[in-house]
Amino acid sequence: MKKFFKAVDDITRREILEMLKTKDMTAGEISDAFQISKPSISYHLDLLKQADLVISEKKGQYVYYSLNTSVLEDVISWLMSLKKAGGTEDKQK
Amino acid sequence: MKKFFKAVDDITRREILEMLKTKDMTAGEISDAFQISKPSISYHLDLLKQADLVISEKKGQYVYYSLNTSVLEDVISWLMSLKKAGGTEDKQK
DNA sequence: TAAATATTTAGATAATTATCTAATTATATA
DNA sequence: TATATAATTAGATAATTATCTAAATATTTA
Repeated sequence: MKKFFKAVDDITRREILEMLKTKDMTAGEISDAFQISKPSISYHLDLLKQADLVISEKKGQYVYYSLNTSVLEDVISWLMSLKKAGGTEDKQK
Repeated sequence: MKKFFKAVDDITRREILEMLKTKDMTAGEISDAFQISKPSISYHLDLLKQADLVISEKKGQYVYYSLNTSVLEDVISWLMSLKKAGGTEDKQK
């Protein structure tokens, strides 16, 4: 989960995940949605891949990225386990 | 959620959350569980507080920290929305 | 009230990260 | 086959982060 938390601790990467919710996209299409350079987007995609949050598939000269949700199970479980813990739910101040 | 993701993107802070699952603890007790200096733990506790993941309450000279799980709702919802998206669940390679 | 204990704040620093431009690799097309 | 297009890799850099020691603040106790 180490890599997951790193991957999602960045607004650009979270936005990429949001975009991939809708449809699979090429690196170029993803890049076009941001003001950031292509190499930077490539770097972000690599971190998402390392975290197993996306899958890449090369088709000709294009590389298609798609969401991989299997890793989310563990994270959700961890968060639920935190939620269930203790009786201190919803304390204020 | 920005602050949440930052807060949990650190092994020390995730371990602090784990510890607080069991019971409320003072800053000193938390600090004793790590090899890290007290000021560093204080810094981590502050980030957790900024993310609303913990609550602190001063009792005499001690400061007790406890888990606050209310923020987890939003995060879990976001992860579920990713999970439900697309039909690309569990792709390999 | 002076000393001890608990915690945080301040200031400095090494490591990590997100970004850029330039160069490289791979594929498609004229 | 030469050129254009898509994407990544390499190398550099500014910003951010986690850590430290020293100092400050707050509280308790002798």
